[in-house]
Parts: sequence; C-alpha cells; structure tokens
Amino acid sequence: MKRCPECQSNRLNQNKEAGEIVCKDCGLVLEDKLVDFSPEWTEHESEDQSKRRTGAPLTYTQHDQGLGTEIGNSADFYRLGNKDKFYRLRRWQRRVSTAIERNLQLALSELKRISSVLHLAPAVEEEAARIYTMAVQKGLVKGRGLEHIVAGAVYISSRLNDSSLTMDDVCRAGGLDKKELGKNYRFIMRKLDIKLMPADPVNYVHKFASKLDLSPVTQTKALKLIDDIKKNGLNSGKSPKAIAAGALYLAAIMNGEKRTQEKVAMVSNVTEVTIRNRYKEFSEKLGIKKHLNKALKKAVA
DNA sequence: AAGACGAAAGTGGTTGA
DNA sequence: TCAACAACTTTCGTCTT
Repeated sequence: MKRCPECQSNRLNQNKEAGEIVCKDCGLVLEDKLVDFSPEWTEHESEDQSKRRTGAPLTYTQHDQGLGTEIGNSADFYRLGNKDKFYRLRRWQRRVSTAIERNLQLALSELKRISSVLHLAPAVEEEAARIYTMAVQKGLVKGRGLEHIVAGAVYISSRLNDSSLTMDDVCRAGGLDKKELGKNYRFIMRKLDIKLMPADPVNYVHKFASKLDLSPVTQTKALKLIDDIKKNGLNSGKSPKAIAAGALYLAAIMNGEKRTQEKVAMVSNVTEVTIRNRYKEFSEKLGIKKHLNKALKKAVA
C-alpha cells in the first residue's frame, strides 16, 4: 500500500478528473499529470455524449500541458501553518518535477523537429507527445536514448492514426535504424499496453501512386484490387507495403500506365522480387491473368 | 541496354511445443 | 527457450524485347 511521504497516511485519494493523487490528510499532491486512460481513444460512433469533451483539450506538446503549478512561497502560505512543512513540500515537488520535466522539454523539441521533417498532422504529433509522456511517467526512457523513444512514439502514433508513414520514414527523420526503431516501438507498446492493428495497405496507395505519378483511375483500380485481395484472404501475414505495391503495379498495367517494377520498388521500399511474387499471386488467384496479358500486349504495341 | 524473371541463400518475426 | 516456418531481402545469372 502506498503511503504519503509527508505524513505517512495511507488515505490517498485518486482524482481521475484532475489527474492527481492527493493525500486526504495533509493535502499533498503525490502525483499529478497522471494520464487519463478512459475516454478519448475509442469514442467514434458512440451514443454516449457524457464522454465527450468540450472546450480546449489539454495539450501534451507543451512540457507541462500548459498547466504548471508551483507551490508558492509568499508570506500568506507560511502564515497558514507550519513553515517547515511548506518548505519540505516545495522541495519535494521540485525534486520530482525537474527530472521529468527537463526530460519532457528535450523530448518535445526532438518531437517538433521530427514532426516538421515528416510534416506530421497535428493530431499525430499530439498523440506522439501523449505516448511519450506516458512512457516517461512509467520510467521507460531510463537507459534508452530519449530520441529512440520519441521515434517509437511517433511511429506508434502514426500507425494509430492510419497515416501512411513507414518505419523507413521515421528512421530517416529520427536518425536510427529499423532494428532499433522496431525494438523500441514494440517495447513501448508492450509496456503501455497499446494494441496496433496491422497496417492497412489502403493507407499506402495514395502515397505510392502520387510518387509514381499515377492517375486517380489507377488508384481506384488498385483500391478495388486490394478489396478483392482482402476478401480472398490473400493479405494475411503479408507486408501491407508489399500488397499495396503489388496491387498498384497491377492496376497501372491494366490501366495502360505501366510502371517498371524497379520504380514501384523504389517508391514503396519493397524489392522487385517481392513485387513480382505479390502481383503474380494476385493475378493468378483473382483470375485476372488473361486481362493482364492483354493489357501487357497493348502496352507494348 | 533495359526490364522482367526466378533460384538460392540469408534475415527477422511469429508461433507452437 | 528452441525449432520450424512464411514473408521478405540480396544477389546474381538468364531470358525477352
């Protein structure tokens, strides 16, 4: 059982709304900036209006969420009671806050940097900051590079938000390799109990297609293919990037906009071999082989 | 010469005993 | 914890256009 470090009372009151744990006897705030896990993540179509937030949300992209509190040292306080007690309170608060807050300040400036390199949407940046904040509070950053945890938070956040960011993108911006990023983001997920759905190939279609300068018609075709691929269960266990790349390669040929495997491989960061394997598999199992051959002949002619 | 093809060997992640 | 496994990568020689 946790006890108040000030008066040893065990009558601690967890106030979720305020994000605090408060000692009922002496009023000491044991922990603030607790993360409220309850609403926010899941609520989409919910009928339950009571969970809705109104007004400006707290922001995690400032190190103290814009809500820093300090125990003052004005004469009034001292008059209220025991001098020593308030002095000890202030010292105690300074100790817990400085380490975490200094860390957060550093981390958030790194996050800003990555964010501007990757042009992150504000919601993604915000969520990354949230995840990082939780990680610090759980002491996950100790012994690990701060930048690595930031990069991990960014990757998780973009996955949660259905962004088309790949691990390669985050690695480039964060200056770490895939192995490290993989280790770190999995570590964070495990410790914070965050679950990620496998990425949806659909998320990559637009990004790849625009880099390949493919028409919207081809993109739509690719999306349709991916839909069929899913219906036939051809997607399970396969890399979403590979599926998107294969589908786009197919769609481009059928739409008379053929791109070389090399180019598709370049923009999708998947090898030509894998694109071949995927598109062959798709064209056979979806019964569009004849269609494809015809399109190929036409492309040559 | 460019592009497509596929075999062979290696890597990292997942799964199941 | 270990082995088996599928997907993917790297490399490379061959075929087609």
